[in-house]
Amino acid sequence: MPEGHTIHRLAADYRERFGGRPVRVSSPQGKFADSAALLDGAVLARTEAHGKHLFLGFPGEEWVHIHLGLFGKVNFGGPVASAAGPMPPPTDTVRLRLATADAYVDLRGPTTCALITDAEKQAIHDRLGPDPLRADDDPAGAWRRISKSRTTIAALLMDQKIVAGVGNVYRAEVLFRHGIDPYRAGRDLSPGEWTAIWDDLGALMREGVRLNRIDTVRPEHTPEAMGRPPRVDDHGGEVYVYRRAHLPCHICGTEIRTADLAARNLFWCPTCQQR
DNA sequence: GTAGGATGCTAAC
DNA sequence: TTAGCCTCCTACG
Repeated sequence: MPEGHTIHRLAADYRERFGGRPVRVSSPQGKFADSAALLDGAVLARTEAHGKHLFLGFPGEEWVHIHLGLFGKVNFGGPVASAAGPMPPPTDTVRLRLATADAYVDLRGPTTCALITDAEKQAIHDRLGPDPLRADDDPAGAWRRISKSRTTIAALLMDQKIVAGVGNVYRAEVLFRHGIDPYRAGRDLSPGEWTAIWDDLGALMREGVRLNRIDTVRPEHTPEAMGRPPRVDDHGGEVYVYRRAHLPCHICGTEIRTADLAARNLFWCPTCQQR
């Protein structure tokens, strides 16, 4: 479930459970074993997220750079009472385990898990766009690029160089919430539309961090409010269009459409999203 | 049991 | 534009 909100939540969870303490570091699966040995016993000094990139900071300006990609998963365990027996053995797919005497966290299937320097970390920040979840990030740079681009807004929102942290769910949902046709060119958006999208992404993603899931349906459009039977989307939260192909739009009843765009599934309501 | 898909991204053509 | 990477879960026999 890795969009930006997941990563920011992970940064907070790693910090809360392991920050400021020495941790055992291992890589049962092996691909991170050499670096794990170097870090083993070090204090997890800080954690940080930018878009879909997670950074675990250790003394000496060293960082573990993690990117979950499509499949990556993090699983927190413990606290485990020592009397109750040993910590569960990591399975052979665990790329990185941090552990204290009574708690652990396992990382599986990431695209990236690498030990990097502060300069390398800075280079990653430099190639990422502003992140709606980073309080100091300025959307002006993103608007400069969007307002000049002939590329579709659907593609631009997924480009991490332009906006960091938006994935396929938030992309589909925020365009629906603002009634914007996903195929509209970036340069055909108004400054007001962009500001509204940016602000809404911030609000939606902060809520995503808090609930640890993506919920985008306004209270007045919930099944209860619309007088329809309650419904649970199979991916957790409540959404308007994501993965709802051929189902009726919650607002107008039109069949939700789907298409391939740059190798990703796009979903939208052709009636509600025309402007 | 097996195939296929998934909230991502990059390198190579 | 495509293949490839990494893992888990569901649907389908």
